[in-house]
Amino acid sequence: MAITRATKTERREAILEAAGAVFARDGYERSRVDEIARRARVGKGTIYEHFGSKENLFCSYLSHIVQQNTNTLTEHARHEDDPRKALGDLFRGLITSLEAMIPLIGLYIEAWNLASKRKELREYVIATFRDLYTPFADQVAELVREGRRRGQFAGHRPSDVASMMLAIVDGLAYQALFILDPKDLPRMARRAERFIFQGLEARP
Amino acid sequence: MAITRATKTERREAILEAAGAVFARDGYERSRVDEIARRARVGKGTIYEHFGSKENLFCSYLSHIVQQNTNTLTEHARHEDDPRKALGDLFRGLITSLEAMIPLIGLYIEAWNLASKRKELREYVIATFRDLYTPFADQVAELVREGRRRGQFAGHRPSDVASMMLAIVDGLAYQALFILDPKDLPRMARRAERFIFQGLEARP
Amino acid sequence: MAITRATKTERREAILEAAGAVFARDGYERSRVDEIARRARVGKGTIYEHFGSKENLFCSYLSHIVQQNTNTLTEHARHEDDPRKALGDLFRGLITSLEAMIPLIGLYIEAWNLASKRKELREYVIATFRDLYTPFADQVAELVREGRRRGQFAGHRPSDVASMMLAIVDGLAYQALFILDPKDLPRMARRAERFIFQGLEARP
Amino acid sequence: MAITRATKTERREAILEAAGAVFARDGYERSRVDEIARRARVGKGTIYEHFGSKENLFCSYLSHIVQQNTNTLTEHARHEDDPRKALGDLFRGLITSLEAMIPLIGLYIEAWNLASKRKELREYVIATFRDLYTPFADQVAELVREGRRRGQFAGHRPSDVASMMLAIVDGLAYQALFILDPKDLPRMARRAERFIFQGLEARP
DNA sequence: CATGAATGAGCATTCATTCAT
DNA sequence: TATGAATGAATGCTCATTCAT
Repeated sequence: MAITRATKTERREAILEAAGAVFARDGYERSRVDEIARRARVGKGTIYEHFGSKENLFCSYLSHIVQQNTNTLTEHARHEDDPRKALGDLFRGLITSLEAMIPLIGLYIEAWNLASKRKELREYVIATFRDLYTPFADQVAELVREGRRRGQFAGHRPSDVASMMLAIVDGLAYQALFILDPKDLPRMARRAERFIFQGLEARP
Repeated sequence: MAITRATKTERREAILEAAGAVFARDGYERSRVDEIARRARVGKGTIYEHFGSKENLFCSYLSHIVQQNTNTLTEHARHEDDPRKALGDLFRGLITSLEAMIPLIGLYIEAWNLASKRKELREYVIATFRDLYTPFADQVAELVREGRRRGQFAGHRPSDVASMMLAIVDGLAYQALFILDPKDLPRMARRAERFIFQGLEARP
Repeated sequence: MAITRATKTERREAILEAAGAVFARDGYERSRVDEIARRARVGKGTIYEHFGSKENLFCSYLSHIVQQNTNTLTEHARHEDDPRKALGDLFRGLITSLEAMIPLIGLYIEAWNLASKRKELREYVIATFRDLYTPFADQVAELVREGRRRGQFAGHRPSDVASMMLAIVDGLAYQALFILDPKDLPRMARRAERFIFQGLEARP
Repeated sequence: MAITRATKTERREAILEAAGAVFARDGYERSRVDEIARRARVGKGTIYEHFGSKENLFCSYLSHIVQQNTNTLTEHARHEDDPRKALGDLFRGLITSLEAMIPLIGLYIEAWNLASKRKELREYVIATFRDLYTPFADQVAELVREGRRRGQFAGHRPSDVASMMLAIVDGLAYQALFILDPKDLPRMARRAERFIFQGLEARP
């Protein structure tokens, strides 16, 4: 029984993992349920047993990676007391996970495309993204507020700082997808960090 | 004859316009050649006469908008002598065209997905993007260099500044797609501009 | 053990009953083994344990209802001595059970369709129908023969009378399925009975 | 152009004919669109071009045969002045077309099964059947009325006579499907005719 | 040249059946 | 013996592409 339950979860995981590989490589539309099944070493029916439809599998996968991402994003700043340093850690953490995020950028967009066609998905996808963004934005806002209290940062609206940080990281990820040479990424990241903090410390 | 040739060009334009509307709304995969033909008020065969395949139509459409975009991007700074102000105009121009760019973000990603499946498209899409990015980056670099000469800007690598500006704009467009309230966009844009210039003017 | 065996029979009955409800409502092809199992409150595997296949379950169900039908049909005339009256009872009994027969009409046809695709079922289905028809026809024939002996009926071939009676009842059931208003059924039945006996009593 | 239009109609006809053969042999559910296409010597897509769905093809086919049947049923009595004889012709015509009707019996039932699952089909199928039945019933009713005026028939309700005639024919068709030896059909038909007219001429 | 009916490869999904527990 | 998760063959339908007119 215990074995069965473990196997069931394992199967679910295997499917999600295979789905992730295929979705990330081919995009939602070009991905084939057949191939996901083959990669997960399960029958095609098993996918439908667990997820009901390709669309639903995609959504489950989205939630899955969003959860992973969220955990990754917010844990970087956990162990630092100085807000300046904590924010730096957070940003560098963001940059570190950037490489892993690159293929996801396309998936988020695909999710959005899909959502705009199917009303019933719209709410779900929006909520998922908000779940990804909000904890990160909250954490940044808290650090900025603390930094201002300590006189480290000038008076920028904390939510704007969060937006800007994320915009820069997303923008770099987007550039990395197309034109940026991967080996230039670390330098760009350091430069971006300096940009951010110069902006933060200057009077707005 | 002259009329026929004009008609031919007009037909091509009509198809590209229809393709743009449909591709931008539905994405490449979900778009139907049938619908593009209907919108362009031509027969389906005519599209194949002009473009050979759906894929090729998409590429032609990409080149088309990239050309339009390039023109738009670079003309904003044309009439200003002061590099500081010219760069400001350029950035605000970028932001102004941001709303129009939002649906294209997804298309660029789709183009990239497509390119990663079809080797023969890869070079083409990369070149197209480079064509979009390079003139803009060159212009920014030139302005930064001129600004440094005049002592307005600190010593940032000009190409990095271009990257950063584009990253911020792309990142905001990306956020606008998902989470940013459209009415917050102008404020974010002003904030972004200040960030950029504070960074530019500070010692790197 | 005794309990187990009773349970086994009970399970069989429960499955047949559930199968009957689903087959009668949806037809053979549209019926799902899953739903039959759920209705019978047994696992899907149990159905295969007991009946081996969906097809076989259907056949078993057919035999089941044919047996029930046969009993119903022939018992109506049991307790009447006068052949004229006995035949009337029989016919009215037929009509009474007509409402219950209506959904079965479709199933008989489905059975026939099935039989024409699978050679190995053909004999079985034919035999089953013969088993349904023959006892009834025999009983009618016997009553007609007795009636002629007593001078009540003119010289129709007894088997033809049985055919005609069944044809009328089947035909009415068929009409009831599609076009006949159910509330017209009793009047039609009385009319049919008079038709039958006028025919029976007239010289052929 | 004229040729094209002819070809288009011909294709439609070919598909309907093939559909008829397959539906009549296998029933709706077991019929494969693939096979219908192969038989009609058209591509599968052509069927969807013309009929939109398998379900719709089935409905179109139903209308088609109902129309044919209607024409067949009512034309038998056209050229006879004496109501008694006209009714006889009509009945014999019915019997003559009975052999052709036998496979259709199953299809009507399938149509009904289908209709009871899909609300949007229900009205359509009911209307179709009414269209088949009504002209025939009207004609019989008219002949019965005329016959009563001439004193040939006793006072049966004309619509009941139509019901009874059709019930007998349907019932025989149904029996022919399962148990009646086809070579007994003509004798049964003559017997049925005599039954009908004895009933008609007798006081109800 | 333009057209749009015809095509059929390709795909998501279903469901009878199996078999490990 | 009973179960129900896993399976994959089978099927309806789509849509890019072709080609006769």
